[in-house]
Amino acid sequence: MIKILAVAGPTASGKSALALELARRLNGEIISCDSMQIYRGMDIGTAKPTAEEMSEIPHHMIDICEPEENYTCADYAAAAKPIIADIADRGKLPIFCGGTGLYLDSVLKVSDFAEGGCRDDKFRSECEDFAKEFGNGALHDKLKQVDFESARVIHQNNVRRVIRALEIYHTTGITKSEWDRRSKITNPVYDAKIFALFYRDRQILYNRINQRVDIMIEAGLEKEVRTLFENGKLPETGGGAQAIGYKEMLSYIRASNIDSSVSIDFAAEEIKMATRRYAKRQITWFSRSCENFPEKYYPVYCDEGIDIENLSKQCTEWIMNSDC
RNA sequence: GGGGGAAUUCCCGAGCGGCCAAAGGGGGCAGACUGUAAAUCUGUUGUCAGUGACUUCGGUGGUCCGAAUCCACCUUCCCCCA
Repeated sequence: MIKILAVAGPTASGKSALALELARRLNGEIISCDSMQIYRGMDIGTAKPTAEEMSEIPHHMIDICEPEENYTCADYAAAAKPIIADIADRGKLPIFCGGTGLYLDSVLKVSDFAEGGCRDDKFRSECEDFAKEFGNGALHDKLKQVDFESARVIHQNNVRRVIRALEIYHTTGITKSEWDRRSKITNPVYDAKIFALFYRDRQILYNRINQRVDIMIEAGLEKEVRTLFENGKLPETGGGAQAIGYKEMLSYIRASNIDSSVSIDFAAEEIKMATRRYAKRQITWFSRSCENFPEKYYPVYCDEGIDIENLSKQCTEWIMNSDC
């Protein structure tokens, strides 16, 4: 089995630095596992690694598409798997680094997205119209009829998910719940070890987030967003437009074009707030992973100090201890 | 100096005699998550004990069976006239 290491955790927890150091010590290459670093031109706000860092250690899955593209977790998994194989073939250790839990799981826990039902925009907008006209409950009832199991799990107000479940059935004739069962990996291809970064004191993480946002703004986030916007690279919805820091900055730019008295400080606060909330969602996600898969996930509490020596020793032993 | 208006739970903001621990929104906290995921959605948010009890609506004192809601005075803020 191919061994892969991963460094996960909330934004601003220090994943990149840890992954980089582990890559140096363990002869690894980094595969970014971040839903926004894939977009070209979105550098400051997504906290991409520096050019120096990337030239020292190869990084993958960064700058692979344009912000107006709708990249999905299926695309991600499809692209990342060959990269894993390639790195391993060259005798190096693939190290995932990033906070997009769904993307990581897509690689680790899902066997096959390919036939899971492609998107059908026409069908989606029909569903949207239906929900608008007859209510979320009515659309949800439709799902109940074809896929009771999914309907039970998906809240009726989560229209996007209700539609996706309907879409899967519509395009494949197989229910989402059935599809989930089939695509769940039963015999894993990878031997994964994941370090999940946490902070015992939430406030410390939040302070790091706040500081980082200030740094991004000093580094020229406004200009970056402005440039993307003026070049028509920031769509109204989807793709890179969903990124925290970009949507807030964009509405600041729009507002300041009309009223020059609006302050960028307000935008900064909005970005900090959105980032904190995002971090909380990530914490929830990775905490659950740690609970459910204690044999794979190893929580690392950063505010207690990270013992790099120890972590890399642990990894070396794990790599040596080949079980195939 | 004179006239008018406002003070509500972390914030904004409804409420204008009982159905009010007090709508709604924001924020906070917790959770869900397999093709938009930095997205989307859910729950919860005075205190204490698992029916319920207790303390809240600027302050004090009244009216009333009963007040955040009415009256008086006080404090602060806003507006108008001087």
